Amino acid sequence: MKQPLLMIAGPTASGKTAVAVELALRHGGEVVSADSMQVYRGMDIGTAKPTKEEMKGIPHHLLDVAEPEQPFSVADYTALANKAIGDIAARGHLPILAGGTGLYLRAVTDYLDFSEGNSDDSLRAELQKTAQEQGIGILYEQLAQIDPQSAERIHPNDEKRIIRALEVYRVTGITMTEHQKKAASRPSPYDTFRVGLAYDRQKLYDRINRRVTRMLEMGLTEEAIELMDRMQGTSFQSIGYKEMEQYLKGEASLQEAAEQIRRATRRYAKRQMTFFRADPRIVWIDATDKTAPQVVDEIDGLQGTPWNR
RNA sequence: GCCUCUGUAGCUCAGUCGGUAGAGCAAGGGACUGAAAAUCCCUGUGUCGGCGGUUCGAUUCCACCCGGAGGCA
Repeated sequence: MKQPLLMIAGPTASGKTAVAVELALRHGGEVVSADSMQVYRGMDIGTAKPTKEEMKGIPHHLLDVAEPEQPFSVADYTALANKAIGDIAARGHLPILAGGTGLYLRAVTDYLDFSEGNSDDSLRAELQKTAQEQGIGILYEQLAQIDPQSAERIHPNDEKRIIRALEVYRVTGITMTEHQKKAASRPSPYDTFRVGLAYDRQKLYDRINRRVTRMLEMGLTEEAIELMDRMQGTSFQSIGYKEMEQYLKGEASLQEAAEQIRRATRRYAKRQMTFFRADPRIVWIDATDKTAPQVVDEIDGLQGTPWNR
């Protein structure tokens, strides 16, 4: 008997938070956040992290589990998320995995294996240096030698993936391709029902634009000032803070910074949609202009959900 | 009122000595297994202001009209 798991995916600002809470209220669930930036403590306004009021008493896991100066990766995430899901199940509650970080959602629901600890930061830095000094081409050729399948899959300009593939091989002696093959054969303990929140593109963009304005009103600038010196690596990738830094350094006006944030967020939403669209297992619900209870009514009516099968 | 410049992609603009057009930005599509709010790849979307004229053929030349900018009054 596999563990039932409900997944809620969708682009930023599509209403995932409220829908997840509403589902949890109706079905005795707890929320497991799948958001690569909301894991950081203190990054609240800029990541649109759910507030206490929005949570309505529903426990939320995987929020505030790292400090802004710490690196954090899918590997860290899956370990914590799988643990949280187990705990929720042990309490007899329904785990609801909700968020916008596609890789995190996939890593958990497909039970990808990151347990072996095959990363090496200094090796990665060394490869980066090589790429910078001699060009990425030389690394791509290396990859083509040791793991032609990965080389074919990865674009010759995609430095990050080329380096990672080389790193995996150098650390473990096993190619990325073999790793993935092995991971794919690992059975998932979850019986996942995947819901995607669709949203009219233009209206979603309007919501994003307005949300950024609200973030500014709520004190994004102050939050950025407070965290600026602490954010590095992973956390500084977050949209909202790097643009604010431009403003704080006097390199951009506040209006320009705000527009940069809006644009970056819109593009991010677009990439999220592309990522989720590619998964045929996702059942889509149009959330445009709907309240959370309305959306959940529709989800409740679906066949195959943990409470309806 | 007169003179000059100007109107081309969502924006800023280039261009065609007459053969229906292209850059940057914006946008759209796609990939994605340890940085994923990251990273990478692909794509020009257009009554060339309007209506006539000349021409085999007009976005290009001519006339007029409409809209902008500047100058003289």
